[in-house]
Amino acid sequence: MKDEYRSGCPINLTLEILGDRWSLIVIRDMMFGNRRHFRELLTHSEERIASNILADRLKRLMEKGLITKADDPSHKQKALYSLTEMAIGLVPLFAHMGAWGRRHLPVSEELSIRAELLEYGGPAMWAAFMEELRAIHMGGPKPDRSVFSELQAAYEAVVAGKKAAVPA
Amino acid sequence: MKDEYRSGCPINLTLEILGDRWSLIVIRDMMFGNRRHFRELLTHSEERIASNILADRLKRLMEKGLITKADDPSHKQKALYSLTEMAIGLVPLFAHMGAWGRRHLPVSEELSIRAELLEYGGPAMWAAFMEELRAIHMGGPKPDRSVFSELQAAYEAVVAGKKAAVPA
DNA sequence: TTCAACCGATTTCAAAATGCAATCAGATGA
DNA sequence: TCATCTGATTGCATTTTGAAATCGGTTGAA
Repeated sequence: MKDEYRSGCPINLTLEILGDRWSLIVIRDMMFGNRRHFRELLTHSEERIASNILADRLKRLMEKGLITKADDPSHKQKALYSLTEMAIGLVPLFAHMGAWGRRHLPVSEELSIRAELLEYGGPAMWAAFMEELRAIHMGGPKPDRSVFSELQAAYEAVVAGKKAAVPA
Repeated sequence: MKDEYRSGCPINLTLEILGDRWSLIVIRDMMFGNRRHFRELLTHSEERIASNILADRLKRLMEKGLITKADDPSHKQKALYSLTEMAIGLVPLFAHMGAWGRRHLPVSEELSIRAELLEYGGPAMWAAFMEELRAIHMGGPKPDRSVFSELQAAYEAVVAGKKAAVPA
């Protein structure tokens, strides 16, 4: 648990915490897939993370303050993982990563519809989504708009093979 | 040189290309430090990249289409590395990474002044910087505004211990 | 009460990535 | 001639990652 950094550059510090192949995948699934338990994160992801890597990343992300862990009252062994404000602050970053990936890499249609909506929705949509995430993960006030539902509906519409009617 | 990806998710694809501790450091130094040669990238960075890692990343980034390599006419052994449109498209991502790092991590004052300016400058400033990068790296038309100079001047002002007067 | 299924991990071991130091051959310039 | 600089490469130790099996406790249905 060394707390020495290579430099005080904001880009470098961000990379030292998030610069690997799995950390942002875990946060992505918690954020956009609403997966809150170990098993959900382990089995419901396309990329097939190994259980030891998942356990390690959850621990690291907790140490760095991006997520918290709590007992799930419904099951004595279940742990409920939640995003902190620090992780919720990554929404714009995810939006830009998605936009860049969509523009330059061989994305699939189903898995990029969310990125497309987030890109066109812009900062207003990101802010609404962040408010919603605060409600879900931090007990904040429940907002009127559910960006999560919009994204989910669009995804399911594409999977069903229909043209998704983008909500106004 | 396998071209198989874990999934078609834009976030995942972006991570598979940029998700390590060094790739974005190299691009950052080319972009914000205007370092174009192997030696410059090797020695002028705070984070002290190893020469074999640098060689490997330059090769990888070329294969993925983020940078190009050309002979430097001034020296038969010198190679000149340039950013492509793909890498220049990362400017907004760097801006958000810098903003997030500045907010949540122990950044140093000198090394975060650029991130601060980029954050307050917003999309207009990012676009101007991208135009300038196209001029420098891709032979595009030279723009009137030099964001690079603004960032560099602000950095040097902080290093000199003065309060930087943020250009209007 | 039994028991299979599920819970969040941990263990083991092989493979790959990383880090460091030394080194390389060709080009340059004094 | 020769020290210096160029973009790398090599060898080797350490660290990280990945896959599969396993762990002890919990749950809910038979």
